[in-house]
Amino acid sequence: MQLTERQLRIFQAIVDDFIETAQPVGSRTLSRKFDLGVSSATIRNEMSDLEELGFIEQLHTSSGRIPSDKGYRLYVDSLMRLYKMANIHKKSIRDQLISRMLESEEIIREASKILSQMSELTSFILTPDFKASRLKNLKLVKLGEKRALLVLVSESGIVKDLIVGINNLNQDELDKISNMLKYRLKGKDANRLNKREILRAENGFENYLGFVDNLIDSIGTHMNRDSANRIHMSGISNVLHTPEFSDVEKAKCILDALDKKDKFSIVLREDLAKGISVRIGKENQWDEIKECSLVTATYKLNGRVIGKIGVIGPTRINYPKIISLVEYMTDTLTEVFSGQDQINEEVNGDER
Amino acid sequence: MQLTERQLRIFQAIVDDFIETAQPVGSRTLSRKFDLGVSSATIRNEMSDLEELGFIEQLHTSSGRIPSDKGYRLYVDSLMRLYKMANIHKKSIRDQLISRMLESEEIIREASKILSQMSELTSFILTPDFKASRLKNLKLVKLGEKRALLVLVSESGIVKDLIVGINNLNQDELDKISNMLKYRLKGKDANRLNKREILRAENGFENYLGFVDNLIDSIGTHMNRDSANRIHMSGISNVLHTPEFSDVEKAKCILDALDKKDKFSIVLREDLAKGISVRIGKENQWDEIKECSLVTATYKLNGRVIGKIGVIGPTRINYPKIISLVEYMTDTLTEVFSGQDQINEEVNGDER
DNA sequence: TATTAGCACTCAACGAGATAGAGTGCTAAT
DNA sequence: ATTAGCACTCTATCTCGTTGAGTGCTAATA
Repeated sequence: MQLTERQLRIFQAIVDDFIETAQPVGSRTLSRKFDLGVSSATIRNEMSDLEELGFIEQLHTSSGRIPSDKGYRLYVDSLMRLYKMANIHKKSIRDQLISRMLESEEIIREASKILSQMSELTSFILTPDFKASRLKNLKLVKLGEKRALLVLVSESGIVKDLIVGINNLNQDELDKISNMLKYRLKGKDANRLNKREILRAENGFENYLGFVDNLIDSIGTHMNRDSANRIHMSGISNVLHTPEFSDVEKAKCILDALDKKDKFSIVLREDLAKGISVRIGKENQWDEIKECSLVTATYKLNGRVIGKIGVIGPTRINYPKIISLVEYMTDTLTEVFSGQDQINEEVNGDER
Repeated sequence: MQLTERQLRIFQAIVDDFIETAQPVGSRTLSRKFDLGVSSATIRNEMSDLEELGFIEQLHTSSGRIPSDKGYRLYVDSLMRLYKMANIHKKSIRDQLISRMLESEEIIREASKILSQMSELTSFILTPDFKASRLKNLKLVKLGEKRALLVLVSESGIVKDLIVGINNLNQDELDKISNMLKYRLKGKDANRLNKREILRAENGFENYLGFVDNLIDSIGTHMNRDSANRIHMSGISNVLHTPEFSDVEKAKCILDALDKKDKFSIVLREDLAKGISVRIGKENQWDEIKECSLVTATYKLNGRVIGKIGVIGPTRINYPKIISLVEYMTDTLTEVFSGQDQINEEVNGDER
C-alpha cells in the first residue's frame, strides 16, 4: 500500500506541526499554517484515509489528529530530513568531553549531562561493561587492619575496585599475592578461572589458601557479573517539562520506570549490537514506557562496543535532531576512549 | 518561654496526626482521635496560642493547623520519642551490604537504593572524596596505540581512573614511568606536588618529559578536585508519591533541584563534619528545597569521614524513623569500609 | 471526477454559581 | 478555667451552560 505524494506531504505536515506544538492538529490549522495548495475539506478527506491506514489517530471524535507509533515509524524510516548539527554545538560537546582531562566516571556523567541538556530530555548512559572482557591487571592495596582494596583492570580499560577483608596481612604479603594472581589470571577469560589448578601450581602460599581462594571467587564473580545497576541518568526533571507527562499519574509511571535501573538496563542491553536504535512507543516491550520513545547508540573502545548512551522522551520528539545528537555523542565518546581523531579533523574542515 | 505540659501534648498530637495523614488538623479531629481529656474548644484556645508562638500555622482562616518549621524543630529536638529499628530491618540492610561481596561503586548504589526503599523517600549518597587524601598507589595501563589508563588509589581507598593520551609508548615504558611517579608521589599531599623538583631529580626520563609533565598535572588536578558531581540518587519517583508534591509545579521545582547535582553536593558538603544532621524546611539555605527536610549523616573509613548519605523529603516526614534509619545506614557503611564489627555483635546480642 | 463551501454535530475546556463540610473565633453559661 | 453553641469563613466539588476547534456529510463547482 503506497501513499500518494499528497498524502505524504499532508502527513509530514501533521508530524512537523505536532512535534512543534504538542497539540492535535486539525485540517483548518494545517491549511492555514502550511502551503499545501488544497482546501481544508480536501485535507480532511485525506486525513480520514491516513487514519484508516493507521498512520494518525484521534483522541476523541471531534479532536484533531496525532501521529500514531506506526506513523512515527514511517516518518523516521522514510520521511525525515537529515539534520545537520551546527558546528558550534559539536564544538561545545568536544570542548566538554575531549579538551578537559576527565576521570572515566566523570566522562560518563558529563556525557549524560550534556546529552540531556542539549536534547531537553532525560538521558542515560550504560557504563562500560567488564563482563566478557579479560583481566589485564590486579592489585591489592591495604587500607587498614581488616580491610584491603582489590583493584581490577580489564583489557578494555574498565576499573573495578572492591573492598576485601584481610587478617592483618601486611602490604608485602598483599603484593606477593597480587603478583602471583596477576601472573596466573592475566589474559584469562572470565569464565575459565580454575581455582584448584592455580592453587596447586603454587608454592609458598600455604598460609593464605583460604584468602586466595576467596579472592579468586570474587574476581570470577565480578568479571562475570552484568554490572546491572551501572546506569547513570541526567535531566530527569525534563520528564515533567514535557506536556505529555504533566499529568501527575503518567509522570509517576515514567519516573517509577526510570527508577527501576535493573529492569531498564536489561531493556537497553537487548540490542547492544546495533549502532543507533530508535524505539517508538509500543515498539518497546516494556509496558511502563509504552508511551515513550527511546533513541540509543553504542560507543566503543578499540572497535569493540563497551557501552550505550541514549535518551528517553515522549513519542513526540524531534527525531532528526535527537538522532544526530545521540550519534555525535557516541562518536565523541568512542574518540575519547579510543583516540581516533577523524571526527576532530572533520569539524575543523567544516569550519574553514 | 516555656510551653505547658498540655500545650506540648496537644502539639505532639498535631505533629503525629499530620505526619500520618498529611491533612491540616483541626480541633475537633484532635479531640476525637486523641484522648486529651479536654474539649475541642479548649484545644482551639491552646492551638491559637501555639500559633501565636509560631509552632503551628494555618493555610487560610478556616483551615486546620499544620506544624511550622519551628514546630518541627521543637519536635525533633525535644519531643520525639526514640525509634528503635526492628532487627529484621537491620538484618536486611546488613545482608544486602555486608554479606555480599560488592564492588565499591555497587556498595554506594546499593546503600542508596536500600535507603530510598525503606524510607520511601528520595535518597542520595556522596561518594568517597579523594580530595585532601594522599596518594597511595598509581599505575599506567596501556589500552591501545593512543590511549592508556592512569589508575590512582588514595590512602583512604578511593580509586580514580582516567584516560590519558600516549604516543606509542609500550607497557614497559609505562611501567617505568609509573614506578618512578609512584615512588616520587606516594604519601604526598595533593597540594604539594612540585613538578620541577621531581623532573630535575630523575635521570633516564628525558624522552618522556612532556608526557610526565602532563601526568603530574592531571594527578594534581584530580587529587584536588572536589568530585563535585559524584553524587548518586535513588527513589526519585518517590517525590511524586508524596502528597505535598503531587502538584506538578512543586514537583518540577524539586526535581529541577535534584538534577542540579553540583549545587546539591555543595549544599551537602557544608556541614560534612557533623555526624547526623537534620535540616527542616527553611533551615536549608537553598531556596528550591525550602519546603523539604534533609536528613543526612556521614560515613567513615578508619575513623575519618569520607562521604555522606541521606534522604530528602517534605518537611512532613517520620523523623524518628528516618533518623534512626539514616544512622543505621552510615554505621553499616562505616563497617563495610573499615571493618569494625561492633554493630554486628550488637545485633546478634539483641536477637538472643 | 476531484475539489470545495457550507452546515449540523461532537466534545473538551473553561467559568460561574451553588452547596457541603471542616474549621475557626467569640460569647455566654457552667 | 472550661465548654457548648453559634455565626462566619474558606476550600473543594459539583453542575451547567458557553465557547471554540474540529469532524463528517452533502451539494455545488471547476
